[in-house]
Order: sequence, then C-alpha cells, then structure tokens
Amino acid sequence: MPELPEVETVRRGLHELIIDRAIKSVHHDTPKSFPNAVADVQEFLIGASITDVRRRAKVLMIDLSTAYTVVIHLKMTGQLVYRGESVFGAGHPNESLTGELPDRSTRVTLEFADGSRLFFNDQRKFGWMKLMPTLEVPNIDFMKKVGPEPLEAEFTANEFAARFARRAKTSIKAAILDQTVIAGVGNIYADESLWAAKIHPKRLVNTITPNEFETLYTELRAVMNLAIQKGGSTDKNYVNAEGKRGSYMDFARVFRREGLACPRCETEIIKFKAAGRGTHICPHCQVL
DNA sequence: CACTTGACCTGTCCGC
DNA sequence: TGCGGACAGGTCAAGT
Repeated sequence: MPELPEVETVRRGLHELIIDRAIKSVHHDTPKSFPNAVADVQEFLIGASITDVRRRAKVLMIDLSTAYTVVIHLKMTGQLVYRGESVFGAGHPNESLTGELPDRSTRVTLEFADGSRLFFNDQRKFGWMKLMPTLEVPNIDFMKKVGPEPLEAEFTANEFAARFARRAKTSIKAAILDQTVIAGVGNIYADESLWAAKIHPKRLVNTITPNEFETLYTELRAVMNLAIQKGGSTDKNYVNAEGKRGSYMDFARVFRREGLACPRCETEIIKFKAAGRGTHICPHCQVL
C-alpha cells in the first residue's frame, strides 16, 4: 500500500501531531508487529518524548528523547493513526476511513501522557515497528542498500539514469520498483510514471534511451509530487495520520483503470502481470 | 552475481 | 448463499 507519497503524508501528519508528546504506555498483540524486548521498552520507550518524525524511502522513524528511535514499515496494509485533539479542526476535506480505535487490526497502541494515542493498525501483519538506538538506524541492511530519494532537489536526471545500470537486463518496471535503484517507488507510481513517459513496463532497461530516462525522471517526480499534494492514494487501506483518505486515485491515469479510456488517446487501458505485479498500461501509448 | 519466484498474512471479490 | 481460487499497494529468502 503505502509508497513514498503515502509515507511522507503520514510523516507530515505525525510531525504536526505527536512532537514533544511523552509516551506513557505501549500495548501490542503480536511479537511480529513489535518484536522488542520488554526491558528495552521499559527503559527507552516508556517516559520518552517524541523529538522528530523522519522518513527514508518507505520507512518512518520516530525519534525519542532517549536517543532511541521507533522504526516503522507499513508494508501493504499498515496504518498509523493518531487520536486526540485534531490540529486541522472541523473543516478538513478528506473523508475519514477509520472508525473506532482500537479495532481488530490494531497491532500496537502507544498512549501519551495527555491521554491521546497513536495506533499502528495492520490487517495483513506484514508491517513492523522496531525500537533501536537512533545511531544504529543507518546500519540496518535496508538503509545501507536503499537508493537515493527521488524528490531531493540535488537528485539529477543523470544520476537517475546511471542508477539503472545495475539492472540493465531486467524490465524497466522491475528496476523502478527495486528499492536499491531508487527509493520509495511502488506499484502505483511505477505504472503512473511509465504511462506518463510512454514506456512499456516490459521494456528491458538496456533498451531505454537517454531521452526516455530523462522523461521518466521528470514524470516520476511530477507524479510523486502531485501524489503528496493530494495526500497519497487510497485504494483500500491507506489513511493519513488522522485516519483520512488520500485523493490521488481521483487523478490516476492508468492505475486500476483497466477498461477505461487512456486520457491521452482514448484507447482502452489494459491490465496484465509484469515483474510479478498487476500492471496497467495504454497499449497505444506504451509499446514494446 | 543477476534475476525471478514464492512466502509472509488477512480480507475481499469473482466465478461456479 | 457457499466455496475455492485469485488477487491486493512491499520486501525478503530461496531458487534458477
């Protein structure tokens, strides 16, 4: 579910909502969702206050005053929803998707000193939260291998194209989903950006021209920036830190639009499997 | 090494 | 309505 724009939306929401709050208690059901030792939780989590909320790729990091960090991956169906006083007030336009919490998919509940709570919900239990020293976060295998952040100002089109050299003989779709090539791109924005750049997802990386890489770079950044602006994509599960939907799906041009008209040429959008994932293209605009 | 496939889980939807 | 199977936005381990 959550890709870079969704995780970034959650990060921004949490940054508004939980900075400086002190953690009073934590409850969790399955060790898989929160595998830390009880002693570490007592010493470094309970009583700590939140100093920052950061993101790298699709990973969230909640920094604590104890020099520990709660590292979180939402995977497919994870949600982080804060319940307390709303900072947005009554007029917030996004429709709420989340009801009474905790519910049956709540895996972890963090309670703050003021009685407000942060819920980690995860229907499929793929996601996790881990408590670890802040200084050790960069040493996680994933952090050492993950590629550059595509939306950073200093990330250039040339660097973008060069990153793909390591996956020369695979499909462009598999490569763009590879987190060691570029950080944070998932199935939705892979399909959306490949459509925008008019590149068939099964094209091999070593057949993509420099001009096509440049277009893909530009379109990928445009799509992800628009998605952040729209608060992410809600198909089924994704919600922001207030439990509300994102609206990018209203602007999607191919993703989950099989059978509908391509916005560019009116050809019917089709769906098939590529790189093991459901893949949506316009067969007129994107050819092998 | 590079690349692909299955596994991890639960819920939903579709065809019979 | 019930049931089996396919599928779902991510990542890893294990396989070729």
